[in-house]
Amino acid sequence: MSKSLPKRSENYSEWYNELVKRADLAENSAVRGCMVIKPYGYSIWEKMQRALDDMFKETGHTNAYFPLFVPKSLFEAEEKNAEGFAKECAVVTHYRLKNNPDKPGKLMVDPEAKLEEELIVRPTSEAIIWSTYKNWIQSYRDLPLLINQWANVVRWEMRTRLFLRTAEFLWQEGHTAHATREEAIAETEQMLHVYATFAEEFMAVPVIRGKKTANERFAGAEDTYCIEAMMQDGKALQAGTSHFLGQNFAKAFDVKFVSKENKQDYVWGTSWGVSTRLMGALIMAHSDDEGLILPPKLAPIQVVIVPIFKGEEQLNLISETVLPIVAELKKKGISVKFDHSDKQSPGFKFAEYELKGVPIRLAIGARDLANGTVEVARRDTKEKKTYAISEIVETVSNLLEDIQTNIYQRALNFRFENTHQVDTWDEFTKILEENPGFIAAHWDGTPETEEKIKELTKATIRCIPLEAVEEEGKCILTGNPSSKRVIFAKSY
RNA sequence: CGGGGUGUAGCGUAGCCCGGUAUCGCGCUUGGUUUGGGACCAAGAGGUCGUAGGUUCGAAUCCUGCCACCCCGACCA
Repeated sequence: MSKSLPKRSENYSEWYNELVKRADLAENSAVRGCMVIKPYGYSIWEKMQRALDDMFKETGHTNAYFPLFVPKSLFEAEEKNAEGFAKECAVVTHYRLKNNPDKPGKLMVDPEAKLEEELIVRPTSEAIIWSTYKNWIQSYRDLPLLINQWANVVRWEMRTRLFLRTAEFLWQEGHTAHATREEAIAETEQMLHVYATFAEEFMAVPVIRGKKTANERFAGAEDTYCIEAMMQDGKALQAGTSHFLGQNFAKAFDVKFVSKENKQDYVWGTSWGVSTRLMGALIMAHSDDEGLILPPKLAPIQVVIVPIFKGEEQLNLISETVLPIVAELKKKGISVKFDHSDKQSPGFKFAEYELKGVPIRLAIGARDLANGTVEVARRDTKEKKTYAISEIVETVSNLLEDIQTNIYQRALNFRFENTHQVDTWDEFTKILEENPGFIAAHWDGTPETEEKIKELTKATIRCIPLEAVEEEGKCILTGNPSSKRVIFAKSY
């Protein structure tokens, strides 16, 4: 195993794959397309879960859990949704194995144990959940119903990549039911903003809030909202989606309520989700050729302290100084690791914690003890400075905030520099080849044109930004009139 | 699912064309010296060469099937 990572500039996807493995985030498993999320990677995911879950609770949602399996008859009830996912469903057909008479010691599927009705392994849970909601909702008093679940889902993908696209992935899916169209739309938008806030404030990843075109819409939704982030190779990554389901699922599963006026109507639905794909976004948005760069708010270890010592005596002296610092930092809610192991050299530890994206590293040795100082290195800029021990706690806690805002700002600048307004087809294709990134351009609003552009350039419409300004323009391909710019990009 | 490629120790590899059971580096173990940017020396452990069959006195090497993974296309959060 070579010491350094592949360079981003030479092979971006190889850099990503290697980084995920070398930083101990995840690895491939014995199951095709499914990953093992390793402890370090999982603790980042747990931090994401915690922050998101708090935000969901804050906005009135509660958690519940629905089954992994969906009977085929339920799954197919909402036709568009079923059709959209049909090609990537895992299906359970049998419930028993038996000894194989031809191959001693081997098992085979027992043909006697065929299920009467096949079970679909959920690719998403609308079907099972709405079939349950039917029993839970009778009156306007039962609404709104605001539920979230943390779960795994399975989508049988042809080509998979750690975190970005795996056959099984972890996510949360919110499923809500409302009395009015307006309220459901408001919920859809609210949750989109929750996602955007999470991405920007916790992940330090700036996102564009927008709506999907008909082509890219969730199967079974009336409208799909999304947040789109730019990765360091200029490609777009859809980081979260929020769907306004209209009355589609209510009608498919016959979920009606009686209003105050004693009238029957179908309820209005939403669903929204983010997945372990966020891990991919986090990695690709900030990290460099030395390894991960984690935002302090999601870093499992925010500060690592590396003592530089010869022999136990020196270590003891250093520990006398370090342990009170550790205690004070912990009191401030900062997660600290004092790595006093003598199994690795300091240089090894430096490289290792850089690879793992620990935001701040403190180094302290005999020289520092004599001077009453500590060396502070920040991961995002690689800057090293020496501070007095007395001011270290204050310095570290300010620095964590600095790093959080700095990497956000850096990602925002990067997106700004790689977003182009384009008005001609020539420019459009030229930029896609030379300067991959986001392109804000006019589009005539038809699926045919979008499809054609995709064919010609591989770029798709990532979203119609919510904050798009009304502006007269001509479609980049057809020259037909358009009222606002949409975001084109190649995407993950 | 189409086109191309690769499977040799935990990881990365040499050997394959031209058959004689395996090379090197990292990692691992033990001992010693080290420790301000991935330490050094010495001694060790570890391999059904992806898998099943075939050719042969003999197969990592040649032939056939299968499996897995990677890259490029079609599909997708």
